[in-house]
Amino acid sequence: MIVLNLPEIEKKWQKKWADTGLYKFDKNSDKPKKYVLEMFSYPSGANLHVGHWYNYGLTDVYARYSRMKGFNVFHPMGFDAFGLPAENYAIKTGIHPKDSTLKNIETMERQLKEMGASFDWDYEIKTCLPDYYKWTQWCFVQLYKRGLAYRANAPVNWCPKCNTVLANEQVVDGCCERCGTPVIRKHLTQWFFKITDYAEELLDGLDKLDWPEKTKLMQKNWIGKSTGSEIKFQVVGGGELSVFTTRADTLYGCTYVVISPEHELVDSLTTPEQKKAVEEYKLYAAKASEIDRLSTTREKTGVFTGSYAINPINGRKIPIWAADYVLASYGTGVVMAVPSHDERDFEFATKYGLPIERVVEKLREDQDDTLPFVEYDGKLVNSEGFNGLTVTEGKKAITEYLEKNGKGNFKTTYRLRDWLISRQRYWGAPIPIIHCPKCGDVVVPEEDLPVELPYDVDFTPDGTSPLAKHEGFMNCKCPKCGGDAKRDPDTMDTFVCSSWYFLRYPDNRDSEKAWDPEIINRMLPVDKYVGGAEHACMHLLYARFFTKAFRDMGYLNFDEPFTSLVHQGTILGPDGEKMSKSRGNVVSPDEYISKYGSDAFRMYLGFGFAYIEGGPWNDGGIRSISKYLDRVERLVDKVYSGKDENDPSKDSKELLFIKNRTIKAVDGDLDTFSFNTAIARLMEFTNALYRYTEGSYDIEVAKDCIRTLLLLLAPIAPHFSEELWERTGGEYSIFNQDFPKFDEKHLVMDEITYPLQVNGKLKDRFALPADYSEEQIREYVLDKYSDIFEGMEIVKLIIVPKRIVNAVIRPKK
RNA sequence: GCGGAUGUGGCGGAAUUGGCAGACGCGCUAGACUUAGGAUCUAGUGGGUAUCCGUGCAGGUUCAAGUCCUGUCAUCCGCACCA
Repeated sequence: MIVLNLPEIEKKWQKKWADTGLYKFDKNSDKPKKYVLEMFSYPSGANLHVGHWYNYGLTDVYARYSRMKGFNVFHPMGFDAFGLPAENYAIKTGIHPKDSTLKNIETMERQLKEMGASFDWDYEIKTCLPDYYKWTQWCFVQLYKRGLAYRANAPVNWCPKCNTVLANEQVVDGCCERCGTPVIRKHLTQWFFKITDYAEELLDGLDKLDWPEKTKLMQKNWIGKSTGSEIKFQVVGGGELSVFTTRADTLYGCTYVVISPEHELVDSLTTPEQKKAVEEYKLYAAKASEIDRLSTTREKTGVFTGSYAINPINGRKIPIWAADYVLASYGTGVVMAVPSHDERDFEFATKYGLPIERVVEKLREDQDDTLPFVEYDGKLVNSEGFNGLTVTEGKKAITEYLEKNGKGNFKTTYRLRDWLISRQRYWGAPIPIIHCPKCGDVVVPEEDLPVELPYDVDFTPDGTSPLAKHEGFMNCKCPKCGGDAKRDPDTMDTFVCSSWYFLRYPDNRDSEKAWDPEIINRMLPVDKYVGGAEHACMHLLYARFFTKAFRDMGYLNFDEPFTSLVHQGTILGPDGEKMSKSRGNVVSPDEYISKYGSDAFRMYLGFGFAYIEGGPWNDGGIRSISKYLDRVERLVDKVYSGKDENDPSKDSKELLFIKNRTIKAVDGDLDTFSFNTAIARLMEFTNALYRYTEGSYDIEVAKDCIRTLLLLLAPIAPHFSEELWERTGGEYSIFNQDFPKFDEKHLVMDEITYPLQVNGKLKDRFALPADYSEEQIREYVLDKYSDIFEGMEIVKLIIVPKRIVNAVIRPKK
């Protein structure tokens, strides 16, 4: 017997699949479409790692399964090719990001093909090429025209020694990862996308999505809707401060106001006497790293600005402090401090000797209302006409009172912030904006796109955006007035590239427009999106925002980009830690693939882990998969050898039951990415076939079961199944066959084995015809187990037909 | 600190959603075949000096709990004083 050599036959079938165009997407098919998409990958230098295989190999199982289930599957692949790593690599080695990236892409394309994944490469995209980023820039232009892109001051991480902007990832313990200098925050004028305009819809839309609940919860918390009140405080000596609060009921207890030290009004509020102290404090706050500043254990700090505000409810004069426990980016950047009913305010007031005055009392005796009393179960006191109201009533009444007097209103705020997209980097899509001394910010006309990224750029970090040093790039004419102007030297966040790539795939060669609405309205939304959970709040939210914004501009007609979402787990190193070069625990698939074949490798990934959990790598099981495939091959050859004795009278009932049960289970499991149980069921089916084919048996039945087994196995081990399918005389290709259907009539059991529990403990088992009624079961049990019930009182006899029998008994008195 | 998730044999993991815990596989033990075995096949395999105990731990609900509730511990992930 010749045992097939998987690595060899894999090459053969890959070639045949390519030659026959098996995975070419048929635009004109009348089957229902299914858009199956993995989050595209970043072309890093190394070979495909185990994580890629886990993501792409197993989603390919789903794509092939869907195809056999009768869908017209669209399964494209591309590369998220801009980004920091290529630029850092270039700084270190001098190899240009474009060269290294394109080379990496080539390697990955080859490896993905060797994986045997059913991508249609005709639809490939690479975000770093002008024919793609032209349209990324076009997206920017549309958002700009729609009023969804704006420029504002925003802080960046700045290393004073390297003179460069750092990504969060480059800040380690508050210091620059390269030189160890403490990082400070520096303000730059940067571009934002107004995602907050869509906060409400982004929140509402979650309900309709077939996404993991935890992901939806994370997005919900990230958007962070909060309903409360906006209250205006007059500043003594002129001006006004607006605060947001969820506790308007405590307004009488507000004894001071706190403003974020970065707030634009801080300077004007600071009196000459306090100027030095406030300036020092601002510096202190700017130096403190995010982590330090936001740590709970860190002592609250602040400084008096010298100014006072008027509490609008009682006309009281209260001091205005600046403190970094208030964030400029949330609410209005100003807080009304009620130390008696807020933990942070209490701590701060205690430290600085500010007044603490109770305005809420407990409602019930069992409550502990020591200050700070933050419970909502309370009633108002020391609040003049509002005394006696509950917290909820008080919020409403006080805000209504303020509203009547023009001093406040109800307000909803979101934790979600606008999306800062400017990056002071080279390797990204240039922002298509021209700064004209006369006309201001001018958007590049669409016919002038793309704004090409120049190749000959000095990207050593020296305090200036790399593009800013490139005269040829920077100098241009203003599209409005024709005068000398400068380009925006920044590039876009790579999340911009990945916020619309799924729209580009179906129409990736279009040179006239970003996408053809007619095509994408037909092809989108993505029916199954697969990728890591780490993108729950950023990428997945940005992509939803883009979809909604372009829908409102009339470029597409659906509300959500990804109908159904699956997160694959993470494969960790054998040590249980995240795989990383620095830890030295990276597992390369290459060796396993050349030894066992890509089918065995992907099948092991499916079998050895719960897909959405992932877990530490362990190669103990890969051999067993290889052995399993050998076992299937031996079975096929045995049944098709013509040497076994045919016995058409053999009882096939059990085998047919298992066959149909297996079809049903595998179908359901593949649909829900439960690859491990699907494979377990296939093994059981195989074991049953081995039992059946001992001695003589009905060869036709066995052959039929084997064809079913191969069809079920095909999505999981495509090359192997195609090879054996051919060996059984099956028509090319196995992937053009229908996924097997089960027949309910073989799943009907004549007999059920019941467990008998006595007082909840298993005592025995008995078999009864499946159609026995509860009453018949009762009679049978009382009769059969009369010895157990002898001298006992049967308190209850619980009978769940087709499930279980439980007798609750106790000794007779 | 807050939030989320997870916790089941020596190991990876199942468990029809409240109904026989440990499917399937690895590993291990014994045996068969064999010149040989990292091949193949067969049997066994949660623990326990066996009417018992077992899903991190302690309670609770229920005829019945891995599953629901309360508390608690551990690990991982996310977020960062959210007013």
